[in-house]
Amino acid sequence: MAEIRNIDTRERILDTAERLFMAHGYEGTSMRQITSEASVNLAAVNYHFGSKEALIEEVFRRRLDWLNEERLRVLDEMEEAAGGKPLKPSQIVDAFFGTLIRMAEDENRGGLNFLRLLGRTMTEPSEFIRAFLAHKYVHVMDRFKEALFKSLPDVPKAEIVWRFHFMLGATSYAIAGTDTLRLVTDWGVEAADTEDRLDRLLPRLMSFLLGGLRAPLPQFNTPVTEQEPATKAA
Amino acid sequence: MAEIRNIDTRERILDTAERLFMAHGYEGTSMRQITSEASVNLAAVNYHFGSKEALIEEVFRRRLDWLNEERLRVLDEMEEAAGGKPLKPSQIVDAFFGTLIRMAEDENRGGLNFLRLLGRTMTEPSEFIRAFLAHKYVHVMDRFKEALFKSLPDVPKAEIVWRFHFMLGATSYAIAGTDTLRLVTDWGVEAADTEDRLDRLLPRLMSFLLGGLRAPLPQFNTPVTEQEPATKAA
DNA sequence: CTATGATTCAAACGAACGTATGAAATAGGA
DNA sequence: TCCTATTTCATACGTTCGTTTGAATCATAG
Repeated sequence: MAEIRNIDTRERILDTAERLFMAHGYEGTSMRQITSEASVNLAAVNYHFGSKEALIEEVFRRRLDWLNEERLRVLDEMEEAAGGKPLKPSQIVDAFFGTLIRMAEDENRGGLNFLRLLGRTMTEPSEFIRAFLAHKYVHVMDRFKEALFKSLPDVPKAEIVWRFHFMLGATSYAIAGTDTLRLVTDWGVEAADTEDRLDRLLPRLMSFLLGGLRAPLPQFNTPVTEQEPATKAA
Repeated sequence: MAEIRNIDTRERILDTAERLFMAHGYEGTSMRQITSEASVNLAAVNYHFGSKEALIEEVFRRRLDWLNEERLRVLDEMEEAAGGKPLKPSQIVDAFFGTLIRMAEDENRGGLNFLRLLGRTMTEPSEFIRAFLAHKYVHVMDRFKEALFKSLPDVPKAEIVWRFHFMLGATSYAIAGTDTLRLVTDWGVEAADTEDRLDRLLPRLMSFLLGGLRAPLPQFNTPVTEQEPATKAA
């Protein structure tokens, strides 16, 4: 039958591509690298996926479809348990970013490697990749935005959107940067931290994100149409 | 004399390369694009800079030398004014990130475009660029790390380093992502924000960063060697 | 076994890449 | 003016890129 395919080859290509795209970027990774390290023929990528662009789209789809469904599932579950009452910001942040970080602990779902690839791609300038991700998962962002609006009714929506954006940045950067982190520190303290870094990344990140999300609102010099008092949040 | 060079050509190449590297990334921008859009001969880059790698290094050096000297100057000035007393975290954060954002308002220093390029490069997987930046500006990071250590003596150094890292991420992302921001919002509210975005980005970012930096410390499940109470900070 | 469709393979395609070359053009001091 | 060093130019080099092709191999249903 036509729908039966050699799963081994497909999966081996996807795994290798995921690893190499993380290490050298999309443009910096050649088809010959991918197929050679995956021990498949050069033409295999075009046969199974059609093109290099379609390949990286499948690399993302394979992981992100599950992740975003899981995010929505967790959020739905929380909202049902709350019975109409707005959620706490910490719950929403955990449903979105906690689910992401916890995915990295599951090696079957790509592990830390895919997480880093995702983090890097969000700031990478390959237009079609970002366009693809944007179109495909806007509805997830919208659901979480709405949840945050309800959770923080006293905070202007524009501020919430900005802070969501800041949180995305801090998280992408945190997971993308093993090497970048070395730019900041030589890890004189706590050198053994490499071992259990994932264990501690989540609580560390959550503290930071919630601190930022619930910070006092900024005061602008230029007049604004609306302004509301600082929130104390949950 | 040998040191007299055609400044017009050099500068035009640097300006064009800066813009194109931002738009399409390092690997995604070709020498032919650069030289053609800069209206110079194809061989001009290799003549003036030696190679494509040396070109992007010069693109960064041209802006970052000034930025990091300015950062250190502002920090020195603050510390001198404080007369030995530790600085407030908000001062240090402003000296580092405020100086960066304010640079974007100066079109002569690269403006928003270079800021975005910088933000993207920090998570880009081109090894040699990150290595170049890491080696060249470690001393600046070290100075600011030390200032934060003194400013927050009750917070474990490892936590400060992590939060510095988170702050870098939020900032890089914020400045890199015009397009990425659209992934988060359709800007139903405050559509006219595109105009004065830089005006308001700094206070918004500063609030978020300080909120994250001064957040209560995370609690780990696994036992740790040291643990100190949450800081309230300045 | 044979036939058929799915998959793999070696080989090649044209295009685009970064770089190198040597001649032509330009500028400034003697 | 001529001379010399700097800069620009058209052109080409060798490599590598993503993709395509058609034959060989494999798996499986009849």
